[in-house]
Amino acid sequence: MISSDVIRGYNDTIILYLLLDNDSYGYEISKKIKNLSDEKYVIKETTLYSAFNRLMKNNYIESFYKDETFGKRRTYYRITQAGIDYYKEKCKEWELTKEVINRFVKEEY
Amino acid sequence: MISSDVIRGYNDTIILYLLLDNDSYGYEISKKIKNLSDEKYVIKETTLYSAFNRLMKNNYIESFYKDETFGKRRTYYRITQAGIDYYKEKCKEWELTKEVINRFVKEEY
DNA sequence: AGTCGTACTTCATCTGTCGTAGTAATTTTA
DNA sequence: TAAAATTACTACGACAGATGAAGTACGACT
Repeated sequence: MISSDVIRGYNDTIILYLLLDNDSYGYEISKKIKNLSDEKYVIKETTLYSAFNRLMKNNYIESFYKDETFGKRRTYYRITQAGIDYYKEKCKEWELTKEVINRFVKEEY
Repeated sequence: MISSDVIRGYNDTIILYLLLDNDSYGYEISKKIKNLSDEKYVIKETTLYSAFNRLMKNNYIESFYKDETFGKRRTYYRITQAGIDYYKEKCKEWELTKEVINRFVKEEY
């Protein structure tokens, strides 16, 4: 299991990644994170929804409703151009971060 | 430059790494982090000293004074066995974290 | 009728980082 | 030799993000 302090800087990035190709909503995204990570990372509900709020505030995503006649109403999210740009930046940062932390971690351990 | 939210889960690990071979003190450790990371990560003083306190509380490090007749008195730190064990765990966790985050980051970006 | 799964929301707390500021000694430079 | 920079911390308060607990609401299955 991965500790939350590590992933902290990448929750937003992970969510944006999952919105790149398809609009989606909270529950679906949390399932996708779980599956894509082979259950190694399971995002907490509150963490997920507070990330949505933050991403909305920064205009990295937009919300909308699909017209559905039944079921609890879902809030769908769509990534914006600013969100795509931010995602790209974070991808670059990640490569750098890996390099740097690798210098302080011994692989043989 | 690396954002602090990313490194957050690894400050303690970085410090422990630098204590593996030699006892050291705050200022020296901060310099080493800066140099080893090619200036890509510069730890803030307050972050560093609060990390020392946390590591002490968890018995991952011990402090002591070297008998020096001059200069501002330095607090030296020495890693403990528990600290070594914790460091090893974090190294393993890091390998896992890399794998997981890589799945959500596009390298071509 | 009751439980399970879906799909959230609110609220309060905790941890780690960081800005600001201050202390105190030594070393460098003007 | 006086001022500025560097070394080596400590204290305090603010803030952001993650989280636990709890609750709401709907549908489906048993």
